[in-house]
Amino acid sequence: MPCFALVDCNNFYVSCERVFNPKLEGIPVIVLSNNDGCAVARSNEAKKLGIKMGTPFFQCKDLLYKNNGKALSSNYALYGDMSCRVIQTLQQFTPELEIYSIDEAFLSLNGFGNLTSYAKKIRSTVKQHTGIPVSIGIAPTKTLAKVANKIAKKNIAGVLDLATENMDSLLESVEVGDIWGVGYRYAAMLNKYGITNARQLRDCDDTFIKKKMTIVGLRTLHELRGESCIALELMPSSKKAIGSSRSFGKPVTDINELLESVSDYVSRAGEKLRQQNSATSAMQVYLSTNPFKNQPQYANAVSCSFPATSYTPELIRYAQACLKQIYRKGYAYKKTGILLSGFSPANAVQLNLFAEPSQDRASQKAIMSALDSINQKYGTNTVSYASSGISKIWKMLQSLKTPCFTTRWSEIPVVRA
DNA sequence: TCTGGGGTCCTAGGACCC
DNA sequence: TCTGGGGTCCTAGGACCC
Repeated sequence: MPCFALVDCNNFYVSCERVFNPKLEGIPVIVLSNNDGCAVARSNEAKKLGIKMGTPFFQCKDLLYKNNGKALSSNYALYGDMSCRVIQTLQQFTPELEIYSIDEAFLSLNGFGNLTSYAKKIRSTVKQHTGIPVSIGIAPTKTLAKVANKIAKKNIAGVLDLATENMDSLLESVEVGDIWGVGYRYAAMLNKYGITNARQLRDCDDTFIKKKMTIVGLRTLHELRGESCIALELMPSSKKAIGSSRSFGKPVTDINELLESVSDYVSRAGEKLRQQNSATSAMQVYLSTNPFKNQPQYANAVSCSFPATSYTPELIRYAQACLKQIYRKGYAYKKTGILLSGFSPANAVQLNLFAEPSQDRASQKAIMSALDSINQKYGTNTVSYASSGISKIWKMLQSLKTPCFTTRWSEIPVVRA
């Protein structure tokens, strides 16, 4: 029987911040989404106050501050780097590991001895090497490992091997909506049929579940029964779409500022595109007003396709042309975004019969790789496109951000002894 | 005043082909 | 008045994940 362990960092973003600022220990802490909009990570103390995932900051600010809590802007450079350190530590414990998200990894523990004590060792080593607390759930399928992890989070040891438990009563204690793969819509549907906990779902009729939840739901069902259907993915697969979008710090009406924003997003996406050695042949551009505001609303999207390329200036031209198609004067816009798709390997790009002689692919490639390596070495936007603007008044707000402790020389913490 | 961003997969239905 | 059957491809929309 296969054996999976799910290692999940506790309150990951908050824990990263605490590593570099011990004053954050023991008090309610939340980390905010872009624009300091919503709470996307909460310390246990903040959870206890009743602050839910995704709560808008303006709604929980008073409660948080009244309880001596602290809010921080998100610092993705820090979290990304800390995530790498956790993964590096985990790799010492098994050769088979899947990086599932920024704060989670599935490990294969096939053939290992006493799993509970091994997991405890993993846990204490990660804490020692990185300062990050993790919880570990162990089970014969990924879905059950997720369940085990959820329960492990609640006990002191932070580790749970499902094989040591009474499955029926344990699954009965898990709400159906807490199962991996069951979102709030499916949970509501299942509840309507009287299915409220994981044991009831496990014992459902296959045909019924397939009809209501497609073969994806059926897979979940089988996994709950202990039949492994979702394999470990050891190699990260390349992306099939790359998007970039942002909400603005304040409403934008001027088309020139919107053009700057899409140009900026396209150049970010272009970097990611080249990183995975792909070329793109399709793009979608969208924009919208603020749906939370009582004001005239407008949202639209348009797609275009073109000969495969990974040359940012070309992508910027397409993006700006698309935006001009859907822009309407007189609205206060809150957000724009772009999405690249239709990928092919960059080294197998079809030559364009109608290309202008000036489009010299080799020199375009050289320019892009020079630009990418400068920005990688000296930081994002060291060199950027004129069309992305300089003022960037549409830029997002991040007033509570901590330093990039581990990724910028100038922001490294100083220890005075 | 103030409400995130980046992905994946599946299915139904329409267009199109022979 | 009567109007096939089988297949593929693409897209939009809906579900999910972190």
